[in-house]
Amino acid sequence: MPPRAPLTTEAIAAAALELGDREGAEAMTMRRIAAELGCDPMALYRHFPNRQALLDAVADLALADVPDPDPHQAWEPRLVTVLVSIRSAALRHPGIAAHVAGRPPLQRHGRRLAVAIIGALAEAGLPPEDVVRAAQALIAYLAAALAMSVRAGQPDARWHELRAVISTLPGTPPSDALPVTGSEDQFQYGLGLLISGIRVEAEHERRPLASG
Amino acid sequence: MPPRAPLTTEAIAAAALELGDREGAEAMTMRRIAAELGCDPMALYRHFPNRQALLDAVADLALADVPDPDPHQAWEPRLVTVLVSIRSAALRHPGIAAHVAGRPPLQRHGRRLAVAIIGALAEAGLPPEDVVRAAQALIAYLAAALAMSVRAGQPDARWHELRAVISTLPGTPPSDALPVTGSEDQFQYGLGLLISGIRVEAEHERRPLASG
DNA sequence: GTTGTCATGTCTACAGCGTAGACATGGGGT
DNA sequence: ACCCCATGTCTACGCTGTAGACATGACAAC
Repeated sequence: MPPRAPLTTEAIAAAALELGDREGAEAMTMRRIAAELGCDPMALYRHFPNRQALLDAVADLALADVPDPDPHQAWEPRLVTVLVSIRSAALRHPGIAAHVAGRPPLQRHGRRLAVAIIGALAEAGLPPEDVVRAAQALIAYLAAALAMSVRAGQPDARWHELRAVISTLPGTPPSDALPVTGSEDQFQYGLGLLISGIRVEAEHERRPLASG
Repeated sequence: MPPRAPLTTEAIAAAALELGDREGAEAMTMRRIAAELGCDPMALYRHFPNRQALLDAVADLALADVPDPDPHQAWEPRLVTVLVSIRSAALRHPGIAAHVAGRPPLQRHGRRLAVAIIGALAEAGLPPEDVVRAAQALIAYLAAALAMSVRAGQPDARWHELRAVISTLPGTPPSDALPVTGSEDQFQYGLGLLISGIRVEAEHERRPLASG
């Protein structure tokens, strides 16, 4: 008795994504995914070389509904839009968010969004090699902030201890008054620092003789 | 026949660290660590509640030889020194680096270094809540950059594909000419962006009335 | 119609994992 | 002499990813 649909890569990824959303990241084992689809675990290996590849596909799928940013926007709000959207999309699928964070999915959608980021940086006026550096810095920051957000809600969270550490220092308010680890506010602050740094860098680049 | 030494937490962590350095992260299983020490796997559970806790101890141990920065330095070079040193120390122990990246070790040494970072940010002139935000941004960036560096050398690296994506865009040099993913140069560039952003932020803070 | 090829799904099995729970042992306090 | 408790050992359970052999059914060539 074969499963109803003939088991495509997309159907597998979708089922795994739904399972991960519903029961958490650690539920996405080959056996549980197969059970979800009503097929044998080994059937999955006809469509993916291994589990890692399957999760890559799931991660990319999670980014499917992040739209390309409006190209008429200035580069700064465009960067903010893309990165915030990616973060939101990943957090909408907590099961796979950690995987997105640890291993940037550069298939269809990941690639598309990477291109958008790079385009914005190029438009900011950075030279190509700095575009690469800045893009990797942004993606690294996004990945880690995502990891922070995912784990902040979990019992094994270490990140929130950072707040506790901070509040023990002289002159700081109690932990309750500090910004929440992994919050959107927190994310945007760090993103703002990076973009501000990029702006400074781009200005230096644009007037290399005038200023110095 | 008990093992020679009576098996302390430090000895276990040291043995696990050495094993990880020698044979990679995935070699640090409870069974292999126990074999390294010549004891039963279950003996480890007399000293750590679970594997996660053991790895936390290993990660903290890996940071043991990062010195506190010179407090007479200005805050900017001090931040650079601390973060670059942490990155170097973690990379010196590739077995545990990924764990350091994914879960900031806030035991003895991790805590000490977090305090150093926070102190530098406070000295920069940020208000307490922004010190928290900036510290978390820096640590997030460090964690992700570390993860990038660790994986850049591995066959499953996705990060280096980013360069390939970039080089397909019009107007960019070929991939070979771009900065290396996970390199120290790459790390310091992103760190520079963040610090530059922090400086801008601190200046705004310092002259809230003068500059409008 | 027959045959061979190929993609797809199934079955069994293996080596490895983290760790629960019962048991052994030996030293220290009463 | 007694008990207790910390430490280490042993066995066993349920779980994992996946290798390799086998079944089945579609389709092309003759």
